[in-house]
Amino acid sequence: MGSVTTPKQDRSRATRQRLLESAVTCLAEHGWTGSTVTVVAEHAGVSRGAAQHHFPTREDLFTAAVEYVAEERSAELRALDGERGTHAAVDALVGLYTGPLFRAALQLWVAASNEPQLRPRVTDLEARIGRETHRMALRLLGADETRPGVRETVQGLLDMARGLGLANLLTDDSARRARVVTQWATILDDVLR
Amino acid sequence: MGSVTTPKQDRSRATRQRLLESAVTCLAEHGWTGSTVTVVAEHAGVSRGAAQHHFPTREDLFTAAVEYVAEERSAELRALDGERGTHAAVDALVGLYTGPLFRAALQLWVAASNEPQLRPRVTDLEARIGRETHRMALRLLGADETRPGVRETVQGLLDMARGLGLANLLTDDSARRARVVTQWATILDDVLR
DNA sequence: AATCCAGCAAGCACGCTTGATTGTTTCTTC
DNA sequence: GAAGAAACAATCAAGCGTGCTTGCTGGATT
Repeated sequence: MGSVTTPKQDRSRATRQRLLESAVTCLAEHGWTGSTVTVVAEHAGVSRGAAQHHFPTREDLFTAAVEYVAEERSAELRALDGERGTHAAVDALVGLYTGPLFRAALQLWVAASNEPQLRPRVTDLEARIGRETHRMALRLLGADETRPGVRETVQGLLDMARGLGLANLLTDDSARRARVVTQWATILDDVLR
Repeated sequence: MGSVTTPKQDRSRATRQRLLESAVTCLAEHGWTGSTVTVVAEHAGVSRGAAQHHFPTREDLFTAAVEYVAEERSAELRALDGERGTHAAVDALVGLYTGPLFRAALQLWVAASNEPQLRPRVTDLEARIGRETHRMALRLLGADETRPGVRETVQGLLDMARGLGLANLLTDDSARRARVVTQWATILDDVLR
């Protein structure tokens, strides 16, 4: 009975989890329209019917995936806590915008700009993550938001990080990014203090 | 013979031009996969067969559209020449990353990250435009690139502009953008001088 | 004036994706 | 141990986009 583990439930949750992870991966690799339910299911190692069992329609699957991406990004953000030093902070923040999670999020933004039903969900979650990121940035940088200009400076930094992530979409931009990060870390050191 | 105007040729060129403009508009409004040849042709006011006559395949149409976007962006960039003052310069540069042309370019970047045949064309043209933009930024800001750090500072500014443009994709970000621009303009005024 | 050919419109066939239906296995519960 | 439900697999029909083919119009060539 239910006293011990319920393997059926476990397996079900596992496949559901695998499907969501697969959706994120496929989003980053094949884009929005390239991430067909067949592709996602095959990548997850489950049949299409199984995917359809958990998420009756494609929209159901990807609305869940959008929330999943948001949670993962939030977790990745919280994992940054503890970084000290301006350069390390900037590097860590910029690092948020490279990697598969940001790639998936980027695909979702662009898709949401065209798909009306996707737009509100993405904008809401993005606004929430944006606020979280801003708070964490202030914390890592040890910045005092009450001082005039600090808020806009940090926002600009995060916008720069987004832009660097975007530049990294098509070509490996690591080398240039590192130089920009060190330069702006020193600039911020002067501005914020 | 061809001594005077050849109206047939003119009409042909006009249709071709309209198709390219329509492709860019549809790209910005409906995205890559949403910009079907039927949609582009209808938006241009020509039949699908006409579009297919000028561009036998969809790939032909959009490879031409990619170059067209690059040319338009280059023209928009050159039109900035003459802006003086750091704030005006930053504002103008950031302005490059808002508006339909950047939206279209953004859709192309994301599409190119998934479509292998599109990627090299987009990356090549983007690299060229990137260099042009950097040169123009140095010029508008009156920056001396030989000084250490100036190159990375300006690159970071342009990355921020890209990030602001990306943030403007889903929601109207004008108000926040204006504040960030003024703040970063003052920062650059300090750093570059 | 007669012929030719580029520009253009309409229709058809193919492949792909989605959503729905039906059948099969596996676990729970009495 | 058997009945029932849940998870999963396999197949089918409908819609859409692409590419190709056919047929027509209006300038260009001789």
